[in-house]
Amino acid sequence: MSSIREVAKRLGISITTVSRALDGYSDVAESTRQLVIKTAQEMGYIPNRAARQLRRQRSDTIGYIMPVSAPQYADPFFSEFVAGLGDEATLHNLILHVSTAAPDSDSERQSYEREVQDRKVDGMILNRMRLHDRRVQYLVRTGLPFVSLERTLDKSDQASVEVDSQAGFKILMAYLTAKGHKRIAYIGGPKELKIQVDRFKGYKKGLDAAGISFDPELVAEGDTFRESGYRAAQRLFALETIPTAITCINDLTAIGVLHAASERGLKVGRDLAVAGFDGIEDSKHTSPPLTTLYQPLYQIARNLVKMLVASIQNLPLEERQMRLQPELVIRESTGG
Amino acid sequence: MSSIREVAKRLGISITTVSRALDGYSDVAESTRQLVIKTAQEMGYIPNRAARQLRRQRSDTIGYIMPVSAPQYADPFFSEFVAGLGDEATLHNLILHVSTAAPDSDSERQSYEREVQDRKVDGMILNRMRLHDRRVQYLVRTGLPFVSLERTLDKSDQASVEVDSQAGFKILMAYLTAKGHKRIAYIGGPKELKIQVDRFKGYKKGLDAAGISFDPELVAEGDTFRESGYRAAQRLFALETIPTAITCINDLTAIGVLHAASERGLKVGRDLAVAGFDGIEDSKHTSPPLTTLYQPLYQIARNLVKMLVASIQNLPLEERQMRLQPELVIRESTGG
DNA sequence: TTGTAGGCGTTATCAA
DNA sequence: TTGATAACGCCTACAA
Repeated sequence: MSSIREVAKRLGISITTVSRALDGYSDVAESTRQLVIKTAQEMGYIPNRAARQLRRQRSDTIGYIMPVSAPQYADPFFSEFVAGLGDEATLHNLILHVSTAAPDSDSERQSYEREVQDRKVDGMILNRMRLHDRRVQYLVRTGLPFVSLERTLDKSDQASVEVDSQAGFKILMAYLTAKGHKRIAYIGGPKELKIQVDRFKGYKKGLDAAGISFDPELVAEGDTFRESGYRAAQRLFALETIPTAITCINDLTAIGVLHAASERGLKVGRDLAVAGFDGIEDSKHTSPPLTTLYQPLYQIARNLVKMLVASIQNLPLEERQMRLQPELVIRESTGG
Repeated sequence: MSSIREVAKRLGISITTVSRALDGYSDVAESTRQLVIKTAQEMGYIPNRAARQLRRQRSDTIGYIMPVSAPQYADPFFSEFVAGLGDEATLHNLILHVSTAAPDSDSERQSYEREVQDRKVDGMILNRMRLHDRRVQYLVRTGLPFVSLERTLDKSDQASVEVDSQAGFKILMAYLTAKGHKRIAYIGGPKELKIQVDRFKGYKKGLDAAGISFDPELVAEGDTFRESGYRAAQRLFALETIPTAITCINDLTAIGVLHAASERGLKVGRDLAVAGFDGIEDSKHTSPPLTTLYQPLYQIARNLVKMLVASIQNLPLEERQMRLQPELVIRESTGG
């Protein structure tokens, strides 16, 4: 409520001094600074955001556009991610601006343009990267700072976090083949999705490592949502010899598979093994609970914000490309 | 990028005229207005948010604090709700500021104070109301506009949307009793939660209507999350005579129940009926799919924002207390 | 119907 | 070490 002017008046000093004392400039007497800080606190002074933004030509806002084709599809993956972004942003006194747009659509392009226009945001956070990603190309052109979960093939040098999907999937495959599975299916996502490429590669390498030959019949393409997992599983169940295990690009897809399996009277964990990727909360309480590759999404999101803040302030980062290993969580859906 | 000044200069007229032409004032010549609008568009002029906020003393921001005890618990309910808030906010050129805080905690109180301080937001959206709600009391005191999903017992007159939980539950109970169920359990949430009170009332009235006497043994208190549904179901299964049907305060709780049932070897839909409330996406793909009372959360959220906008601008609302009926969606978890 | 000018609360430049 | 002052971009009395 109270402005810097009132704080200055109360102390009988100039607003300049108050401003500089509060911002930690070195050219203000320590005694003055202490007094200013104390008084400002007492008076409940909080700098006016708009005034500061106007003067500094910064928005103190970061943007995240959820890549979902319909808002109803805002799934648990995104809520955990957004929660992490929001909490870390608050810590840095930044506003998080969230909106949604369908992946790789014109409206997505427009959404990004709108954020960049007039510097509505100081930086952006991306995830669900595509191999060749128009968002990256656009942001690189505009010069707006951004960070991403997963990297793309585009020429860019943003800070990023990458979960080693490929290695994760290989571990999962090793686990399944060790249990004697030979007919292992894979339900993926859109081909251009970075995680699809990596996880599929991990799947194939896992087959190789176990000396199992690749069978295209056992691969299905979904869209990372429950419904597509359900449909893909139905197709797999229509094969002459159905697979003994189904691995999925993510947990939501796996949830759809569980549904299809139960409908068909297959007891998952005994007749069929099912595994996902992400380790969202849901995976703990499916019937049966889901084996999955866990990635600490909330923490990842917080890290991305930290990286973005450094990037905006042009500070060096000790780790510009952060790499994490997902953790195999074994539950009953693969026989425990 | 370009400011109002440049637009004015280009046209050789004053800033004032440009400003007023763009804001739709009546005292500007129609020909001038057209010219201004066209030029502004050509030049890609977008009013500077910070400057406008500073001048108008508004933040053009609305706030929503998710009432979750840990960010990981940000569940599908909230993501659909937030998606609706975000999309409608964008339509009104408002920023949606999202954060999280544990229900009824000191940190929640502080979060609200922080939003209100210095008018960081022009209004707030609340949901998951408690019967006596400190958030409501606080906001009423400060005079900040707000709207809520569900009303409380506090003296307040905010615009609100209310889904008739009680009527919904009665319909569900009528459906279950008609199917011959007599031992029907109820797993609720914290006692002070408005939806708990309403849904529990609906449960009891439903028993009454069917001439079934209330049995406290069949009632359990959870916390609206999967885990608590799982635990409560385990307790119910330990009874001498287990219930033939379990109704739940929400879908997440019901998902926990499904998990417990499958663990115990109960075939839901045949040995046991289970029903939830909300109709989140998940409910379509549980095993088996869940009977639930559907409420159009995305639309509700959009309506709340519309109401808040009207409230902020002091415009009258044709319907200040909007009432909706949830829709019974019958799926296999109650035998189809 | 249009223009002049003051000020919203900060920060930054420059002088003292 | 401190202070006066000029912006930042917009809106709005008030004057013309």
